[in-house]
Amino acid sequence: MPITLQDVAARAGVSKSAVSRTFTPGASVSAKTRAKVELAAKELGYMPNVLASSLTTGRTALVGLISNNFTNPYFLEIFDLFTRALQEADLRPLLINLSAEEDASRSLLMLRQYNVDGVIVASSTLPPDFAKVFHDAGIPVVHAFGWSSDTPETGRVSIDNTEAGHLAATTLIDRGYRRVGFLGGPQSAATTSDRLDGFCAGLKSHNLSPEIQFATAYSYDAGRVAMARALDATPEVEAWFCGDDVIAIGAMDAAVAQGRRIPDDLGLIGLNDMRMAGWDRVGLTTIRQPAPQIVTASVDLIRKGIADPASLPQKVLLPCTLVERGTLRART
Amino acid sequence: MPITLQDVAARAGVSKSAVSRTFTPGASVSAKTRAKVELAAKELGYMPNVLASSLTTGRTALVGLISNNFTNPYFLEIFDLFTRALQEADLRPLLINLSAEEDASRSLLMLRQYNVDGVIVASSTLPPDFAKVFHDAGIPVVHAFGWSSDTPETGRVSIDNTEAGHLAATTLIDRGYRRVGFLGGPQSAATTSDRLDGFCAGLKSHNLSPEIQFATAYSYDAGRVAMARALDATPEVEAWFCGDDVIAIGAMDAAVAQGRRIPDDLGLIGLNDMRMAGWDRVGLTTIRQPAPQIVTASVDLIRKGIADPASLPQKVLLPCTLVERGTLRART
DNA sequence: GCAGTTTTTGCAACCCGTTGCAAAACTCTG
DNA sequence: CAGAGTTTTGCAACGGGTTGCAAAAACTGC
Repeated sequence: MPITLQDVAARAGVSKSAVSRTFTPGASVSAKTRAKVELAAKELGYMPNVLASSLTTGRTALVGLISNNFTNPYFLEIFDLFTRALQEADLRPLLINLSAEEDASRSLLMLRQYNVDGVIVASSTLPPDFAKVFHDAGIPVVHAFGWSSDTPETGRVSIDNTEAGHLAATTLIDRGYRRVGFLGGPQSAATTSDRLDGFCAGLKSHNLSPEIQFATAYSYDAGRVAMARALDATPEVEAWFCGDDVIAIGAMDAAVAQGRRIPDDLGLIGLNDMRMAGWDRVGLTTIRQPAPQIVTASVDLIRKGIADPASLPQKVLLPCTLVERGTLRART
Repeated sequence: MPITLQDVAARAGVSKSAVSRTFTPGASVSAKTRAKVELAAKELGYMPNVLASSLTTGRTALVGLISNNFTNPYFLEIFDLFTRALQEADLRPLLINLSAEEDASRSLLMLRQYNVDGVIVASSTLPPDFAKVFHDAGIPVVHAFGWSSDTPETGRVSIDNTEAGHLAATTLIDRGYRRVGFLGGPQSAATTSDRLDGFCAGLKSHNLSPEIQFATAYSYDAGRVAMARALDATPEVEAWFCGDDVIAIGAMDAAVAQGRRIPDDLGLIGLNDMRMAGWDRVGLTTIRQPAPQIVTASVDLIRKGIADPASLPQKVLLPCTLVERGTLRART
């Protein structure tokens, strides 16, 4: 039923090769035959079959987009950016949801079966083995928004998390907070420990050190229970640096539920600056990740990695900035 | 480099066909050869190339997942459900973001080039032509969560929007509201007009009729500006039925910004029951769509459609329920 | 142990393109 | 206009599988 190369060739009165070449950028075809072919193709509504061509070219233009952050609204923004950037680069995202742990390996196998040209991992909480599987198969991998720990030689794009932690520390100190806490995301993520390191370093120069807590996931609920626990354990802490906005919002609600007023009784600063952080009823002071730039850089890296696998082991760190809203008290 | 059928056949001392058959469910292979092949395959780490086989079978197990709702946090939940359900059904989602209008046709063409087995449209605001393109190409299409208007013969799964509107109306009346409004999503969506119809019908039996406003998108901002406008235009309205939770939250903030207290001065009821609606600082009374069921039914329908295209023109309507929180005044 | 069935197997053609190679068709010179 | 150089073209093989068909092997029952 569908029109093939053959059909077009027959109609245009040329060989299959001629048709193939007209649709291959940079191939040698005379203007005359090209015109004939294009006419015939248009008349027939021909459209080359990417999958068939992938057999010989080894390229599918498919990119695996792996994540397990489906409870963090920030990631809808991320998916929005990624899908657009990939489309822009003529790559197609094959979305893999690794939230359900069990079928992880199955999904990864699957990606290999589809001959994806590359893989983008958009999550800081996925085990490094994932990246390894692809890396070993010669498929370029880019980690965006953080990675697990010492992942193998992949591309990596994120903010400078140490710096982000440092910025949080100086901001809190600047606001006169002295007893402060760190409420991180899942402990396994390298992002979390980098942020903590920077945070501690920033405090240390003032001879301070933070209370430390971790949420079990990047979600409202996880933030809420973690903060409830933290408020019981260390009620004297005056301000918390939360490793993620959605965790911060959960934390904020936990505090309010215990009768604390924000920012009067308790300060909070998040990280990401998801759109929701700017909603009236949230108004979260936070540290902004330049998501569009991170995404652009990631797609760039994956493109380069596809073109030349040797180019890949590369790291891009981008700066982050403070966004002031209403969850820290004013400078005194 | 990668292991092929050939390699396995050679190692197992059988023909290519034998190997192919071992990996084809329902093909005729003796237990003995199967064992030999499986052993060889395991030793070599063989994995069939789906793309190559798709050439002859015409099946790719790829499903286009089309949406343009990347500003509505509800859709992160939807994507979560869809990716999992599709993975469960051994189908792979090729995610298409149609937010940027310009490249719509390009993306659709692309999906056809990839020989997707089916297409799921998860949006109520996409023009019907989209579905038509695939339908004409013989690719099964399922609309989930609403459709544009009289789309061609596709599968359709959603709540009964008329009933939802009706439920909103009776709920508001039950709470003693008499001057009520409808703040719908984009006017073009059939879901919006169905909800409005049901809403009006419900009011009519009490001789009431609503003020009517539309937001330009399913987003916080759109809800906020629409409600700001509405409050100026018709300040006397006591309660609004919003066509979507995120619109409702935007609306709520607009009202609060004008000094209205909720629910004392103004009632609001949303639709969807996204997770966020249950957050402390939101606490939105809303009508729940059974998202998991809608997704399950959609995937089911697409599977049937793939197996037998004739089965498709089908409609599944699911019931919705009221979820009470804090944005409507108590029954008087 | 033999004829008749049923199951298993391999061959070869096919799916839809791409590409190396050599022949054919052009261009350009002198 | 012959000869050299350049471009364009078609042939045929190939990529990694699937599948119809006929031959081979394995069962049946007597």
